[in-house]
Amino acid sequence: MQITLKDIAQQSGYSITTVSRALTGYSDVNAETRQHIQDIATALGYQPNLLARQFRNQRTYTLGLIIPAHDQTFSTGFYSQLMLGIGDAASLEHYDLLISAQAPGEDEMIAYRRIVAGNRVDGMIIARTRRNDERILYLQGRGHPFVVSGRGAPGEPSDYPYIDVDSQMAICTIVQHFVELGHRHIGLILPPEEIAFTGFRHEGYCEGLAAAGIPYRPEYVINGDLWWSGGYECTETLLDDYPMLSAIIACNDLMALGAMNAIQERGLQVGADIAVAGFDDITAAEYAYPPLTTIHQPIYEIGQMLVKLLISIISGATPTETQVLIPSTLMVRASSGIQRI
Amino acid sequence: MQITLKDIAQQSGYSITTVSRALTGYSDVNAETRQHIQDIATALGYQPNLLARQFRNQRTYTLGLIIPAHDQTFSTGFYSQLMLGIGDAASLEHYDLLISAQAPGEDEMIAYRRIVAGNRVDGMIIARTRRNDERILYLQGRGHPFVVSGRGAPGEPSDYPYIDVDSQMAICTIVQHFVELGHRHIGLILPPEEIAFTGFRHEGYCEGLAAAGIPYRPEYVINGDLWWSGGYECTETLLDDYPMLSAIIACNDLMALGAMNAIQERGLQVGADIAVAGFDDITAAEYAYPPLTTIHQPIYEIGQMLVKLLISIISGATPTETQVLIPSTLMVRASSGIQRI
DNA sequence: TTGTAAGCGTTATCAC
DNA sequence: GTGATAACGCTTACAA
Repeated sequence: MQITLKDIAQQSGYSITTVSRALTGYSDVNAETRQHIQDIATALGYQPNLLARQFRNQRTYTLGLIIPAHDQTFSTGFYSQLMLGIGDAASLEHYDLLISAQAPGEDEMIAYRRIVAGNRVDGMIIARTRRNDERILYLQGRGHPFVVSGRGAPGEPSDYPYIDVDSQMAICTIVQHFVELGHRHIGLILPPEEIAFTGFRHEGYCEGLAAAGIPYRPEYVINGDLWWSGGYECTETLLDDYPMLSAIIACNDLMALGAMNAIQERGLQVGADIAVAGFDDITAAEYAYPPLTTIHQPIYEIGQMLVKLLISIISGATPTETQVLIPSTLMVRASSGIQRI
Repeated sequence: MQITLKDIAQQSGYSITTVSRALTGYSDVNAETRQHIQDIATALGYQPNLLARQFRNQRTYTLGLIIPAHDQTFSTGFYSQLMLGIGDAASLEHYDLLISAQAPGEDEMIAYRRIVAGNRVDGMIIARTRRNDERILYLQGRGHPFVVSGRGAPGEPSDYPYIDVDSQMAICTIVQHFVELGHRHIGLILPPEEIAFTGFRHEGYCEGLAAAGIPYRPEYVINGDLWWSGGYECTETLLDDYPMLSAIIACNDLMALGAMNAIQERGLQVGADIAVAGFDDITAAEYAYPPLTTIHQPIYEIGQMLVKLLISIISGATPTETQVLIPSTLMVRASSGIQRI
């Protein structure tokens, strides 16, 4: 079934060595010999045994990505967009992707050790960084090539190659936008504190308020999980306790959609009564009713950049820019409502 | 850097063979010896070189999936849902995923040959079948384990393991639903003819009309690409030529969302003036305005089933059910409008 | 119970 | 320009 160099060697009368050299484009081989060997290889339908080749070369031309399993956010567009960018770029560079789905925790680290120390990939891509991220520490410790989508929490070193959006500035922009529309009481729904970007988004919120001279009220800020239900429940709590809130910023679109539902179930109108903004600009944001004001990140492009950066590191290059902050864009839609007063 | 069996052998004083046997749980090894060896292995942080192991065993514990690159439908939720189901199930069975993004065409087949004949995976998963699918022919020809999401077009053999939804019945159900609401002029937006399920959905449409005694009008049926713009443009064409249409069925949700926009841009109301239905039940369908009537398929579960089926085939089992048709559910939402007359 | 040795398919080193 | 040979790390007859 499997055609090997040996078969071609026998057929052609040359040695395995010469066959190998002829087929891999090595220079020191007679043109006719090469042609002859190549013809036989095509005739037999030779495909190199990549397992053998990778094993021999200790090079896999494969990038690894461990996605948080059961993480419903995967299905929301963020991960799929990122993966699409990663996949397309990897394909262009002739790399494959090795993907393992593992919920954060012990099994996740086992998967990292298995895949990394088991030599299954040339480099790893880490997404959705966490506070004090064990995965990053592990890869740094081993000196294994990796790049990161996101970065450490505020105050952490982040001394590794990453690409992130400036979410502090982004949230600050939303706050300014709401302030310009006349809002003074703005709620904030943050993700859990172990997510690395939570701190940046919190700071952006504070920064925006400060710039507008609005006092920061910690009771307007609440943590929930990054899923629709998180947004829904946090909004219930916020509106129960602080009915004076006229705007709510959620830290991703899914939470924002949950927030919109909670608002609508109270008989209030999103936009007119309470303005809502999200983060990510997933497909559903545009098609939601009302369409959701949100921060657009170029996720697909970030995926591409991650791959290029990682491959250049694997190839031993010293990329000049290894820590990139991407600007994001505020997409103003109907959930912002209109100018007040 | 890399710890091998050799290192443990030296440390422990045993041979490589014994070390190997001790660590892989082979029975014929002294309990104390095993303990001793295991202790040293943990101390050294031994991780088996999977490349070597896979090469030696010709077994990768990896499933392959080649996704149509640049296929924007990937980002709409269908593929990501499928992949999530596949990834979670694979992880439970201790399999990894090898993914390559390749646009349909020559490069795609090259990737199949490289990955399959290159021994990189134990089995392949094929999604979104096409008429006369070259990928399936290739895998059948090689006798390589694979499973398929979808199946051959009507009339094609489909003599391979697959899991598909009964989309003929599903579209028929939508037609009946619209007929019950009083519609007589129902447009249909089909995907390109090379997609295998196009025929089934077309037949379901005819079947539904026939059951209601409504004559089939081929001019009400149009093909467009499976993307938002496809739905938009087809709807423009249909409404320009046949203003008597009061309902439009699109063959996926994204096309349906495009159709809704085209309708709204004409100053018409979706639901009230023209009813719209889609297929897939992606997240955006529920959050669209108005929420979209569509066919819900259990995509995540299909992904899980595919993996279980494939692994049982790889393991040499003879699964009883290898050709599964999954029922789907009609989700009636506001885009259906209300009863007419 | 443990060790020796062969081999998976490929590439690199060194001769000729 | 070409060929023997060794080696990558692991598993598995077969021998002891």
